[in-house]
Amino acid sequence: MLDISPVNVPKAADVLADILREKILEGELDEGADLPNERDLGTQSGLSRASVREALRILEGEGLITTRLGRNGGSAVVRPSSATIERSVGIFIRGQRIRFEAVLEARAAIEPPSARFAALHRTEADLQEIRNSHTKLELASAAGDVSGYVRANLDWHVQVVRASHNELLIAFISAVSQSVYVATDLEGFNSVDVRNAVIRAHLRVMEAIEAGDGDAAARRMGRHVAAYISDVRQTQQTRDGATPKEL
Amino acid sequence: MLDISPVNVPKAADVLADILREKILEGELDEGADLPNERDLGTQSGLSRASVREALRILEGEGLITTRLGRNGGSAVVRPSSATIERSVGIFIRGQRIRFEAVLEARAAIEPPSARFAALHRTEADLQEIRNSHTKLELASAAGDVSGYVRANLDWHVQVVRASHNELLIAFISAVSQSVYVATDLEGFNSVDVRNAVIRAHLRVMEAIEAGDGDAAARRMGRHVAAYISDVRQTQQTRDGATPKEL
DNA sequence: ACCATTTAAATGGTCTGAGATTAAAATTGA
DNA sequence: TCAATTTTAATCTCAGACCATTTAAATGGT
Repeated sequence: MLDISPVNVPKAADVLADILREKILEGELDEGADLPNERDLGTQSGLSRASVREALRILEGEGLITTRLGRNGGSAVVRPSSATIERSVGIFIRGQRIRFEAVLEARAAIEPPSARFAALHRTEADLQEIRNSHTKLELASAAGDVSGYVRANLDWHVQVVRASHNELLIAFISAVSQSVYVATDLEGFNSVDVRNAVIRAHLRVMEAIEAGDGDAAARRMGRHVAAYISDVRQTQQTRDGATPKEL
Repeated sequence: MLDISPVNVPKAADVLADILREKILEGELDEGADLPNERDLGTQSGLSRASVREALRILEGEGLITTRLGRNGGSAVVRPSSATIERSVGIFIRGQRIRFEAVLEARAAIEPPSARFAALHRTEADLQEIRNSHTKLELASAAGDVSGYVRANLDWHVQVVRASHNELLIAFISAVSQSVYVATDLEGFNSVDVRNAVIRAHLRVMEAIEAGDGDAAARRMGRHVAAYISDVRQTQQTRDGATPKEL
């Protein structure tokens, strides 16, 4: 008796989406190129407009096309940005109920090596961006604007990773920061003492990056994020006992 | 004259998708819960079936639901897995034409701290998985099966990160490994000498993880991945000069 | 009562055709 | 020349029908 494994029945929209995705990623359709309109795609592919629309919607969800309304509208190819990664990571964190500490751990893992790359690859413009973020952070801290301080703090970390010029690390840290922000804005571990310690740590990291000293940048960033995690841990324990923190 | 900034006109499917997504992530609909069928969702929301289907398709793309055909079919809530992250990272790498070296850099950044966490958190089962992967790698290498060796090699690295029990790092390394595989399977830097060096390095890392020595695990893994990158770099230079390698 | 077979119902998948809405382009008028 | 108006090309949304697939229920034979 011939036995056959469950046959996969791909849906029309998936097939069309696969074809178009491959054409885009292959480079046959490069950035800015207009796709045919929905009706033409329908007649060309032999599918109904509804199926064509579903296929386009899939690609739009993957960040590969954008669709504009009105005359001269239609779908055009765009380069997928880190926004897609940020979205999927955010959904993953919330959907899997990832422990907040695991998010901090991931950040702590990525940032020191990123700081090393930053020290090795940073340009003058990168340094300027990092300094700008740090200035905003100092001003917000001095003004007692905790929310602004938290935002500037995260932005500083992202800017440091940006200076690494590694697009994947930038995407990862951006994705993770998003979640760190929503969880730390209202926490109590942003006292004046903590804020001043953060400022001093940032200055030391910036010195190393400016000097192009990768080892020092990684080491100092490592100590900084480790201190941050232990602050969070302490605050959580003193505040709400053993309650596990989820996002 | 009152002037108004361009008003955002959300599409019907997006609105419905937002509502359902929030219900899912909020926990109001937890895993396994069945959504109403498409017709009911249509009447409840006042939208057409086409719009409902687009909304469901969005959520399916985000990995939040699965949809089954036939009687007792319909859409059910699932926990978003790392597969969604892997897909978006893969698209990002191909679409942005990320340099292969940047992918290796990201891996090199993530693995040493992951090895540290692995040493601190690994269970007996984790160790067994890691050893299994290593055995497969040794067998494939001895048999001269380069493709199998490359696969087992990547698997070993993923298993080490799994032992860290940090879901985000696991997702990141899985996503990156995917791309490393397609690029290294046919490369020439898998000579017998390189393979034997890899085996020795793996053994040292495993010792540290087994002993629960986080510092040693991170340090040894760091040296291992650094050596790997420099192997790749050399092979590329000797083979095709300064040609930039893209995925 | 039990098992195999057939039938029917529920559900997603697809198609067709028609407006409604939007935004750019063509036209018109001063 | 330029501003207001009209036309037009495209997506968005809807309604309704039919098809395909899966499973539950009904049927019938033993």
